Amino acid sequence: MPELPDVEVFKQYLDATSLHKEIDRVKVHSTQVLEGISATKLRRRLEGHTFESTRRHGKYLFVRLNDGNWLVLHFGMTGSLKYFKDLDKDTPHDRFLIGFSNGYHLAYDSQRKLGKVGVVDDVKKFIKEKDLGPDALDANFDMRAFEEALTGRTATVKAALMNQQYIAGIGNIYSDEILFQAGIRPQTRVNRLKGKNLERLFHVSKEVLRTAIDCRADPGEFPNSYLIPVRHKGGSCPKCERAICKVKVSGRTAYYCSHCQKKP
DNA sequence: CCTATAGCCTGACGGC
DNA sequence: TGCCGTCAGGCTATAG
Repeated sequence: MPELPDVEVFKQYLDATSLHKEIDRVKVHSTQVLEGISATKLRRRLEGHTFESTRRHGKYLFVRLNDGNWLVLHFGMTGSLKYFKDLDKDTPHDRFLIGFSNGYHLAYDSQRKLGKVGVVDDVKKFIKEKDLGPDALDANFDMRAFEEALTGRTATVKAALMNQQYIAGIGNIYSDEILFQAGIRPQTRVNRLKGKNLERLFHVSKEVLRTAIDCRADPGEFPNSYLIPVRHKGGSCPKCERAICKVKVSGRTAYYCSHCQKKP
């Protein structure tokens, strides 16, 4: 689930629940999710501190501590945050649990353990080391930057949109939605897209991601014209009602409408 | 330089 | 019912 819109919603959730509260207990249930830090060190970095603010870049969430360091959260393919009071609730995969002095907890859930948790002192440096491209919703990420990110690529447009080094934040699900709304098939090579199509793709990308955030990344709230709610076997196109096609594109499962999305 | 692919993990689902 | 293969919304290392 966790692509840019989902992570943005997690950010808003963390902002609304977990800022300015003293952290008095940290438990690491799975060290596999830790990156560049031991459980002991992570505990030491957090206990006695507070979260002050958050930032997001692509699919990464950064939480600033009152000592200036940042907790980094990445959610992998299955991950989420949950704030709650009573333990032994329904968070069977909480790999990492924060206890606040008010008696509440924040659980970092990562069922498949493909997420990552760490602490860094410099977000910019982290982004550079990970070689992440510009955030897809950054105001500075304009048409010019979009063209620059994709120009000369021979990859499929789906793979290019999903490549975090080119653009940060778009994953398998939202690339399908963007391409559906843009009327472009996922197999199309990026270098075949010119002028108008590229511009359309750019605007649609922004639009889809913003809309998803407005809908709290909940497919149940998405507009009727969206692919995601019917993106499964047996789904039919919200525009023409024909059956949705499922294919592998650049190693990932892609869904599209063969009638509404033009052949490359 | 580039793109494509296997593997990391766990759990849900469908077919036999 | 039970077992087994397949697949899942991410990323990385490695091969071509």
